[in-house]
Formats: sequence, C-alpha cells, structure tokens
Amino acid sequence: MYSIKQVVEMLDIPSVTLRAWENRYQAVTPERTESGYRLYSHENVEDLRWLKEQTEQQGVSISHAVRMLKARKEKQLDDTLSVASGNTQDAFEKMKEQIYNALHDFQGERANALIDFGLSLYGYEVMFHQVLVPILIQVGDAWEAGIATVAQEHYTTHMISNRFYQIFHVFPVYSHLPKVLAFCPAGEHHQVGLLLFALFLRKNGMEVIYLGANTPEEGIISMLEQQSRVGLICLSITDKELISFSEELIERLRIVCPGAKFLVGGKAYERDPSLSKADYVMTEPAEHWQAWFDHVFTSMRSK
DNA sequence: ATTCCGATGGAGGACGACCG
DNA sequence: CGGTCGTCCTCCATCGGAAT
Repeated sequence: MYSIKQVVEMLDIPSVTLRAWENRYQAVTPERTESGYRLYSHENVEDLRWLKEQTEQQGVSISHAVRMLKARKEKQLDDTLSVASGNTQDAFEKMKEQIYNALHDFQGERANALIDFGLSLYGYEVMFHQVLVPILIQVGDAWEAGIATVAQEHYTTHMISNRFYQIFHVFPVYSHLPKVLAFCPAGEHHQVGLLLFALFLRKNGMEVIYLGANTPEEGIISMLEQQSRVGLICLSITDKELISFSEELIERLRIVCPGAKFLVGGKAYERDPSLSKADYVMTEPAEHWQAWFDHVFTSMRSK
C-alpha cells in the first residue's frame, strides 16, 4: 500500500489533483488509515497511471477518462463471470489468460480475486493443474523468449507460489511419515517441478519444508542441523551444468544428515537418470510418482 | 542516571472555497 | 470543468521537568 506522497512521486500527479479526482469523479477509492490518511493499492496506482495517460496523451478530459476506466472494469468483470459458463476447457483457458494478464500488469488484487473465484468453482486440485501451473510455465517461457521482464516473471512466480504455500496447509500431516526438505540448489531458478512434487508429497500426508529456488548451501546445512526428523531431501534442477555441483552437494549433505534419503528430479536428469547417486531419481510423467510413493512408504502408512 | 510523560512546533494531509 | 489556495487537523520528533 502506498501513501499519497508515494503516489505523487510515482505518477507525478499533485496530491491536490489526486484528491480532486477522487472526490469529484470517484476515479479511485483508496483505503484509509485509522486517522483517515489515504492508502493506495497497486491497482489504484495502475488505474491512476492509466487515467493520466488518457488525459495527457489522448487529450481526454478526466471525467471522460474515468467513465472509460469504469467501462473497462465492468467488461473485465463480465469476462470473469462468463468464465463460469461455457465448456470447462475453454473456461480454464480463459481464467488462465485473465490471471496471467493481471499478474503481467502487476494487478495482484485482481489476480487473487480471480484465483479465489476459480478455487471456489473448481477446487484447489483442478486450479493447480489446469490454471496455476500452466501460468508458471507460461511466464517462464515468456521470460526466456524476452516477452516478459524479470520483474514480471518474479512477481508472477512469487504471487502464484504464495497461493501454493497457503494451500499446503489444507492437507493433514501424518506424523509417522518422515519430514521432507525440498529445494533447488544455488544457481537453479526454476522451481515449478519442485513445487508440484512438494504439493504431491503434502497431499500424501508428508510435512514438507519448502525452501524454493536458488537456495544457498549454508542455509540448507543450518536448517538440517536444527531439524531432527528430516528423512527425505529433494533437489530439483533443470540445468545440466549444475549436475556435478548438485551431486557433490548431496555427498556433503549426507555427512550432515546421514539418516536421510536423497531424491533428485528435474529436466537435467531426464535424459540420463543414472547420472545421479541419489537414492531416488524422479522423472516425468507425474503419474509414476504415486507408484513410487506407495512402494517406498506403504509400510509406514499402516498406522 | 534513567525512564516516563506532557508541551511544543514543524511537516504534511484533508477539505471546502475560490478562480481562470 | 479542473487546478489552486487557505485553513484546520493529525502525526511525530524533540525538549524539559518530574518520578524512580
């Protein structure tokens, strides 16, 4: 949230003008602090930026620009509601596109509202696999192709990952199963596969400590020294250049945590799983994961 | 010596009135 | 219609005196 002063600096619109636009045309309706100070959301700022562009570059009067903005927003809402109708695959596509576009424009509130809407309609599992994961893949591809900026890629990944973590807590934890540590080593920035695998483990009742992408070695070691029950350590890498580093890291971690099993996965190991000395090498397709899980943890499951 | 508390003043925000 | 002015209000840092 931004104060009026910050918005003035960001947009170069005088504070008196911002207040006049609000009072006369309800251009935006910022929240207020207890003492009545305005608090502008990111969406408010983007709306104001759009209004400024219309008045300065298109020569539109502020009152007309506000009417245009409201019409635009109503259309967006209509599009959202129409997602609920029509065939399901189209609906996923439409929702994916809208959430992606909202995040691309840094409209976090709108994206979250759409995700909430999707979760209420389809449930978390379908939303993950049909909408959120494809968005993560799409933004990664867009970044590699130079269509999305680093900021857009980071923002989108961050927002979606946050939703993943929130839903992690929905699943029960079975205390007889070992605790899992999941991370991508330093230098590896792609965490989509790891996130999905962590979700899979959480669904099966395992407690997962998820450290995410690009995790430095010191962090992992100090974390393992604090956590006693870690029985499975999962690493994911997509970059083949990182294989030797990753294998050496596993050897070092085995010394810190001798009782733990190691699991590696990710595109880097897809071609040749024998490159790893880990206890398990997990590759696509994800349908095989359940068979592996049942095989390894069935004995532990019988409570 | 340290902590607490009320008084004071400057900076900045809210809002109605005003002006071109 | 849309930007600006003037006044009042709130916040917050600072200071000095009282209490511990």
